[in-house]
Amino acid sequence: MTAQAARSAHGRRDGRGRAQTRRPRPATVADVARRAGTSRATVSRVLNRYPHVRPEVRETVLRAIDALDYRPDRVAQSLVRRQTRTVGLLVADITNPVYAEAARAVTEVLGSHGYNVILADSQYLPRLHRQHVGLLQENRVDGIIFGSVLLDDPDAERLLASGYPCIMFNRRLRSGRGSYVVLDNVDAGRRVTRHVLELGHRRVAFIAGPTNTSTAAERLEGFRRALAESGVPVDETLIRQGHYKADFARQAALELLTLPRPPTAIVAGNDLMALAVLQAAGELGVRVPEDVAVAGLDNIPMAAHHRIQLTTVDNHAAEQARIAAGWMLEIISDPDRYAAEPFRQVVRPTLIVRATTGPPPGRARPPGVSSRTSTSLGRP
Amino acid sequence: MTAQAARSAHGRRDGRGRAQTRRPRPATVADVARRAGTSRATVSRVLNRYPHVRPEVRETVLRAIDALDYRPDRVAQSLVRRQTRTVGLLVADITNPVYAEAARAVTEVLGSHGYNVILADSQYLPRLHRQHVGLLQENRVDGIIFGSVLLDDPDAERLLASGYPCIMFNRRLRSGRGSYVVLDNVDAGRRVTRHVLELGHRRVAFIAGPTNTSTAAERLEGFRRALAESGVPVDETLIRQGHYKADFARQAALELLTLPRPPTAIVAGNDLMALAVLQAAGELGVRVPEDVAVAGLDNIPMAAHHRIQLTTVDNHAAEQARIAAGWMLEIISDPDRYAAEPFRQVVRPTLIVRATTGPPPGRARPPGVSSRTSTSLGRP
DNA sequence: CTGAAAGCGCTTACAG
DNA sequence: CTGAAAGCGCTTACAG
Repeated sequence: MTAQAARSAHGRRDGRGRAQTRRPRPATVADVARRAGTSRATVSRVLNRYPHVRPEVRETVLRAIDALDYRPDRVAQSLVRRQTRTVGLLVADITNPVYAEAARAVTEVLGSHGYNVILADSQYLPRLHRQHVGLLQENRVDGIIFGSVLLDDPDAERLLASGYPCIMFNRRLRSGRGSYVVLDNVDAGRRVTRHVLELGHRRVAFIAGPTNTSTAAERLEGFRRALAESGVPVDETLIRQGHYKADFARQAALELLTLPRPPTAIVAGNDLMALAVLQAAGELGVRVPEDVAVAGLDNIPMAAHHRIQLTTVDNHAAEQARIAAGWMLEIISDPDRYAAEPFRQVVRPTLIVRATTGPPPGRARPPGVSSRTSTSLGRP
Repeated sequence: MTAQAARSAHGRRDGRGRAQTRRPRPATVADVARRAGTSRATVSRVLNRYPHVRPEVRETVLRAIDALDYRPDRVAQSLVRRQTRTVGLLVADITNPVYAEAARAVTEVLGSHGYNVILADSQYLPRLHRQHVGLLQENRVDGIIFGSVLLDDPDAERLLASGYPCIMFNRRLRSGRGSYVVLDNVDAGRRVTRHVLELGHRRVAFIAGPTNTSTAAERLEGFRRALAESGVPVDETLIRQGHYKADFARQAALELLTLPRPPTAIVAGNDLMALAVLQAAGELGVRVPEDVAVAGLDNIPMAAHHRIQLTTVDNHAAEQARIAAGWMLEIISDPDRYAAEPFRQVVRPTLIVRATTGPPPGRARPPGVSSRTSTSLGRP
């Protein structure tokens, strides 16, 4: 009778008198309390493992929960507890393996603690970025993990200033504010460039990401420093700054490789761009590394593939993301400690020399360096 | 004075008397109403663009909203409206470009309509899959988009039976129930296999994904049908069924290629596996396509790379995801129509012949087929 | 056109 | 150990 009443209370007909198939209303604490012959407060207590509940009562409630297939409404819980157990994850491009790996790590860490993660992909568009931050805030997420913070980012700065739990990974703010775990991108750019210089290259090009990101700015800075340290003058015509996009990198590489005096080495701002440089070289019939050396930055899984064997620098993206997620959990559980001092970590880059870099044309291969070329399919 | 009172009402000290830095409580409708000298109901009305609000009042409220930087609490709205404007997206592996592309498409479509998407990555683990479905349900998401439904999936079946808005893409249920947009996977497996048979191959291996997915089962079925149609007997030792994992595929390929009578062609259950087959061939010094032809299924972006040039079948993943997201929006706005008849669409696969497939060793290349090999870096 | 009141599904002091 | 009551931040009939 009770169940029937509940059902009919929710059955309706629309304007045209068509019967509506309402899906069953999920059970509430009230339903459970009624069935267990107790109060909603007590149901809530057993639900939340309060210490002092009489064993018999607990059992009855548990049985009722089971019978009704009751699942607490997290929306209602969020409202009263003032926490949603949801975290926002902001990325610039989920189709970039760097962010996909990071998303995997973040969802894994947070998921194992019962947290949801809302994925927001800004597609490198500041407009979307801003919109997503606003939406996440309205949703009262417990915190936001920025994988794609801009160098100058009013939204991130505002949140930070208001004490909203924020963690950045991969990129950071120009102001240096907030908690972040990032690669030492200057060092990363420096090391990969130095590697190429040590092979004997002197005309080295750099295809950089967008100016409004710390990664692009710092990696380019590392490139400049490496040249300066080796006393190699910077040829500005060999520096192309644009977007973290394959299209842009391919076009830039096509231009660089058809220059009257083309570079003998090209360093790309990230691996996706380096792959596009490889593509451009392939299209032009330019051999790698015989005619041009190519290096990337990130070490996405594909870089290790036998057909690619890209020289690059590992950014330890998954580790960064795991750290960021762990910090977020800490901050959420104790916001005060966090307010006092931000979390900061700079990850050391790891240079990974593979087959896309070698000495420049007409220069002896340094002793000890394998002569394996990228086009060889033979066993190393 | 009001602001001060509000602030002090929230200032606290913890047990040890340490001053706590509480972040400012966000403004509520009550705050706005007070400042605008009206009621919460009226504030709500201008917020939700109700028709009948006096222009002067509307203006005052708008100014108050602006002054207080008021943003409606979506949690509270969700509770009363009984919809969260959040959708769950279930994937098996966000690091697989197929799912990354799909996630991009889903977040784009839903985001542009003000919806959030909670990303849940099951990592091919039924345990996580089940856990995520439960969590999404507790969060009262307006619907769930399954990219990773299992062939036999009690959770999906339960949701479907209860009328919960669900859309599947990529994979579907064995029972055939529910709304889905999927590739014609049988045809996809059939076409890529037929392509290889037409090149003259007779010893063709298939490395399949897990048995509990419709994609793996159907693609393998397509493989069998193609062989049957060509009168080629199936050699079960050339069929390896396991996981959609590079490791598994690489190991299987290593075994297949070192068989006394190795296959002359290997079809992989997806592109990630095909890439691993290429890797294995490279490691063994087996040339592709001269010694063995390799083909995949999916057409991930990397398959088109100059260094890869993988023959494959396009699964139109982004399009599938866009369709799924669009349907979800429709269902949410009119659940009744949906209850009547599910949405269904089967996408035609597109065979994409690139450079990893060619005639078997010792057989003349059919006329008209380019002699370009995968190792050539020259212009096509 | 507008406000007072009830209610969404929970949790949490407050009494007892 | 347990229940009645208040309240989280909204929206929505219901009156006026």
